[in-house]
Amino acid sequence: MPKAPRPAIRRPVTITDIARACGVSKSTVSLVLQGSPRIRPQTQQRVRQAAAALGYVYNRRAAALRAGASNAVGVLINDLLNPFFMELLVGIEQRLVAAGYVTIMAHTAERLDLQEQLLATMREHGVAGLILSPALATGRALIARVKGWGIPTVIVTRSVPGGHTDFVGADNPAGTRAATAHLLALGHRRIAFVGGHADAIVHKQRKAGYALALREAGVRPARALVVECQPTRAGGQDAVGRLLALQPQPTAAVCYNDIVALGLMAGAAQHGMTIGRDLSVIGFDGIADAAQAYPPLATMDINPRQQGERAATVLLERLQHAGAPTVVALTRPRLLVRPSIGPGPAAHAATTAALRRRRRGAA
Amino acid sequence: MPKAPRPAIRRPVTITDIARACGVSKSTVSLVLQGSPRIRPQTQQRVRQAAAALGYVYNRRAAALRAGASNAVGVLINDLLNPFFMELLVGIEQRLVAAGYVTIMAHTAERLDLQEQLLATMREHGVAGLILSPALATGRALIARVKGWGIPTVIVTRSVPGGHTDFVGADNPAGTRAATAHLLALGHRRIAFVGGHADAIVHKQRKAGYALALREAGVRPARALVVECQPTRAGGQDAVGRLLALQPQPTAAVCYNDIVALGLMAGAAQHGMTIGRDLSVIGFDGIADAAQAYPPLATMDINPRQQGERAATVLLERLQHAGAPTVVALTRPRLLVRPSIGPGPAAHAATTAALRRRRRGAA
DNA sequence: CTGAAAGCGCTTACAG
DNA sequence: CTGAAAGCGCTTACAG
Repeated sequence: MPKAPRPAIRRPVTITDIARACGVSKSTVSLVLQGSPRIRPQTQQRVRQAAAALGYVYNRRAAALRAGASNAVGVLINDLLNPFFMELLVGIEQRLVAAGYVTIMAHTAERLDLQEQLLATMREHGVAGLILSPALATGRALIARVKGWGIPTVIVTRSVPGGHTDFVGADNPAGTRAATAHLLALGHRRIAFVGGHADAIVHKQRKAGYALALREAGVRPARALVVECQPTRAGGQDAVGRLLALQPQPTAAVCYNDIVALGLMAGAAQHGMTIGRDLSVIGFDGIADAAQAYPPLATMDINPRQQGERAATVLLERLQHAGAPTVVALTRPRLLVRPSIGPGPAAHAATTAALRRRRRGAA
Repeated sequence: MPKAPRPAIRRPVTITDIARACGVSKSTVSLVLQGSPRIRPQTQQRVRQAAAALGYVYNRRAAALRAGASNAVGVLINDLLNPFFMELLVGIEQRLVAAGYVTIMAHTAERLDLQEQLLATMREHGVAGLILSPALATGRALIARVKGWGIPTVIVTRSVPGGHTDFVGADNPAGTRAATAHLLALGHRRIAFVGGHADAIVHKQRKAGYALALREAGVRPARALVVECQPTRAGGQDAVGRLLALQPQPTAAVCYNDIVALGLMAGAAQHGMTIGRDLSVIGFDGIADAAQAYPPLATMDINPRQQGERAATVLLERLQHAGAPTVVALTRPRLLVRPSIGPGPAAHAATTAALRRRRRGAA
């Protein structure tokens, strides 16, 4: 049986084809496709039917070129392999899709040169806006340059001092302050701070909150108790050795983030320690893995996914109102108490004393 | 001091502006920007200088529209919150960027309707190609439709039966077969298979390899030893109860993937079990977290990141050679022996017997 | 080695 | 309510 003849090269169907098929003008077709109420319902229906029948595909590139408006948003992430950023990205993407946008995603892997190149590419692609989780050591100069491009930009996670841009992040000092205060209330006194690059702003902020809480409790922050490491599980695991070498050993650790805390827990377990008893560990971020660890990891939850959604929302609003005042949205960390933390030595003493008093009273 | 007057609305600089500034034609400018060797070096330099001086930005949308070629690739992922897919995505994106492409990323979250919608959007955006990690229950009809669009597509991870498309994935049956054989060699006989949706193809493949290894060893696969659960950490944790309810209890578990295995380990630990002694656990995927767990998780490594790179490479080659034969690239899983697995009861017996023999010989 | 012209597929005032 | 025309910024044969 002979096959139906097919055109050798498939020329894509355009609005011109639809116009011809319906006996209307291109303008009319375009207006129908845009859902303009100016076109008579009857005509609308005819156009839609023809479009469907011809297998028409709207060409956004052409529309964007002509209208000067894009519906692509560039999203640059500095460390996708950290679940925090993954959850953040999921939140961003979901919100953007819901608003009819598309996500051009790129991973900078903390490399400034790559970040620079990727930003330039995004610009050439004419993205409507940018969501940038800056690579380490990103300076205000870069942010100023991007702003100069006239592309609305929301910075996430790491603020850039002097950036003067919409920012979505967390109140880091408040978070570690609350975490540390909680451990102090549990009776811990030798509390370590573990993880992160000393030059990273988030590290500075989180360390500052930790130190503040100690001072507020009249505990002198000891230099030796601050242990730097890569902000990864491997980093946390490596830090255990240095932590255990301290004399006297810390009884609790406030971690830079959840993955460092999870690595620390694994490393401590390897050394035969029981987390929550021999060492209390608290993380920061509230990634999903924290709840599923053994023991479940206490953390300062900043809801990464919701932050992603918020970042996208702020950008979408900025796309509507270019002139609106700069937004700085800081999530207030929420303490999630889980079994990775337990009472400290001072609490043991206090509990013992209380028990003694109670017994005496009963006697 | 009066500020220099600035134009109210910044009209973007175009090749026409450059042409005017240099006294050449648009064509010449375009050719220079494309790096054509046809233009005199002198002219090239003049054009480049003018472009830089005017702050020209190449408009890829316009170029793509005219040339009919895009340098955007659509990437659809079914489950970004699983680190496997995250590492896969990182590999894909890195390779695409290196080749001068940009990644339009979207998360389908296993939703067929959303996947459908996202594919249509990618099409409207005129992506040059697609990398699709299909949502559950994606049928060959969808794949056929996408192929009909004329967009080169590489399927990853989950093969679609009858899809007849380039595919990059793993040899799943071989992986679980090797994992199970290893546990059998260690002396385990009651070996469970844990996790995944029974209707997912990858689950079927991995379960088949497990069952095959058992039969090859003359061990009858018991229905009760196959425990389904969500393919997440929480799923693995939930499965522990059902596993421990079995009589007699299994001494080892082959898991659907690494996150299920990690959840299972956490759950078992919660029940007071020591992984690698009371229960041997082996995962599948080779995600980074597996190495950092406590105890470190043995797994069948399929190098998710490398698979991402490979998927991108296959797509890039397809973009060059549309007519080349279909590629099916299956990664052979590599056994990573780690402390989450230990000897089984049969091995204990065997070791004891061997020791006895040796002693007798020595006597 | 370079220029004039046509056109990619769409949108948008402007008429009527 | 609809059409004719101009144009978004680029590329690409085709001349010369």
